[in-house]
Amino acid sequence: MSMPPGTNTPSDSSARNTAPADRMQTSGRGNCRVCIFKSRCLPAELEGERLRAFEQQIWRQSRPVKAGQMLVHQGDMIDSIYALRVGSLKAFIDEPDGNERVMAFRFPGTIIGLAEPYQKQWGRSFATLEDSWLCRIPLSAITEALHRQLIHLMSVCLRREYEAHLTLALSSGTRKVVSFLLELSAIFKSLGQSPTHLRLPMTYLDVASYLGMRHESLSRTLAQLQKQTLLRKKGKEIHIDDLPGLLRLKTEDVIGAAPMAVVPAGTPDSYRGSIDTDPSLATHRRSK
Amino acid sequence: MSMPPGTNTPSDSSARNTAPADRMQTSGRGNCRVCIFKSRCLPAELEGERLRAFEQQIWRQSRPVKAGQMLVHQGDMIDSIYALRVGSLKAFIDEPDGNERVMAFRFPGTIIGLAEPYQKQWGRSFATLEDSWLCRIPLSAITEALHRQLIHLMSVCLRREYEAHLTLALSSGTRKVVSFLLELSAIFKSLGQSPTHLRLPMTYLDVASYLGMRHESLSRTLAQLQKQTLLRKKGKEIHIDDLPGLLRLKTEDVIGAAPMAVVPAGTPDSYRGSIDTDPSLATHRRSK
DNA sequence: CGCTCCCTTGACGACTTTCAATGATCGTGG
DNA sequence: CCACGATCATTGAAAGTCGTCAAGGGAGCG
Repeated sequence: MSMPPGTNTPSDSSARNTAPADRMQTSGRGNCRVCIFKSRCLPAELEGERLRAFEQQIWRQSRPVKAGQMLVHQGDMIDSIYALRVGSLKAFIDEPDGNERVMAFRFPGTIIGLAEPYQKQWGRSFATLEDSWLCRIPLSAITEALHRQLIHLMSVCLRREYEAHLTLALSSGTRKVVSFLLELSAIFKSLGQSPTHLRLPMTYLDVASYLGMRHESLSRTLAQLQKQTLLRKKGKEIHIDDLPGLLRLKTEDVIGAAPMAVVPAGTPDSYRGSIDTDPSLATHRRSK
Repeated sequence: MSMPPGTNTPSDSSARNTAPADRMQTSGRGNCRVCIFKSRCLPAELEGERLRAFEQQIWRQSRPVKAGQMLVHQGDMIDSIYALRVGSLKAFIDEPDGNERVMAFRFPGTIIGLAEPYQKQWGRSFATLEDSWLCRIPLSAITEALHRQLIHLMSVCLRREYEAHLTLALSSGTRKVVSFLLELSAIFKSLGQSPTHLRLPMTYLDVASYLGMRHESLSRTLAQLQKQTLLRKKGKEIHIDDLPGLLRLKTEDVIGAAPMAVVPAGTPDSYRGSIDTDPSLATHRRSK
């Protein structure tokens, strides 16, 4: 087993995030009907006989995966996608210099492979960060009845990527780190776990790679946040003491953004005359 | 009109990117059948009667939009998505401090709103960077027959976001800028335009916002690349002189990535015994 | 012709990376 | 059960990069 350090701290045991192995017991194997993530998964809208048929294709494909295992390799042919029920994953690619670049972290209730349907191969590698539990969903099981939900899940995934973009585009290292912590906090909260007591399943090197900074800087940043009594950390356990304070740190005086080339309204509008729909598109002007 | 400066440089007129207004003439209004982007658009797989029916819903919705117009506002209700045929857009959000953060640039042959289907409102604002031509596709026109193609387009869009993530996670400003230029170059090339003579439709402020850096730094970086004879620039016209050199700059000694917690293979594998699929998941080990 | 917005450049200061070394933790093997 | 080795985390000092503030120049539009 590879449990994180400090798991036995006596205080605050009620709201603590439970260990993967514990959480795993509560989820039936491939039984979508009783899965707490059904609404976030492909069969969300299935019922009755159709649900039963789907389950039948899936139920033997649900299984545990130990920490540190490769789920798929970048470049592998795709024959299925995955639903993460317990544990966590990292997505990463191998860069030309032989190093890795971590591109995403995934937590329970997430579908793995949303960028892949109708593509030929996996664009990124996935590896477990801790003992996990995954359902394999063969592409053949994704019938047209599931397309609507698949589209929904993909749009949610896209939006999450946009959030990540915002985090990465933040100027200072401090803000990137804070934004990351807040994101984690929100994820844990949505999973019914404590939003203030974070147990990071990934290493600081992973986080630093994800945020585009050096792990030394990450470590220093966290140390400074601790000195400011915004949080307390002990290894990979981070307790957020001042969540509003962190939010303030992230949003306060963010660096510049972009006005744009201005085309004043009221210009002789030769193009527009030819069509009569949507007569009022606002002109985009700089905010201040 | 808001044409960029320096458009009349005498040299190299053959491979030059033509002006939006010129390109616009060649594309019929809402006529998917003859649209050069049909294969990248929703009706890609439609033919015969179905294609005719789709066109009938679309053809009055195709129209020009002048530069500097807001296409949709963040928070607007969604009733349609758009296909960009000519011109360019920027996607951006308003940040708490009143500034903008540019999150993406879009070029012809792209669908706008792929993060939005089955969401209620637009997550980002879109504005034209130059005179453009757009087809409005009402959500009601997206029947189940189009779902497969929609999923494909979304997966492509997701992958492009991952590319952007890689660009943003690059350590140095130089590499971010170079990566951005190479991305632009590839886009122009895929549109049949010169991959070395780039005419940026967006301002440097937009680019800097997108890359998470200050526009002064961007300007300085470009000036330095010019001094190294990798490119020549004149305002927003950038001519790439040494494309391999830029590629080298981007990939060479990229900063660190992440090894991870190692769980050696050959550990007593209590979990695995219970299931017999996929017996060989590789263990993830650090690269060097 | 003057305004506004955009682009450029310089100098300074703050922040990050880099290089180096030490601690801490975990799994392994004795 | 303890000690060792590998990986990860932390901290310091020096060097480099980038953001900040400030000022000037240029292009387009009214």
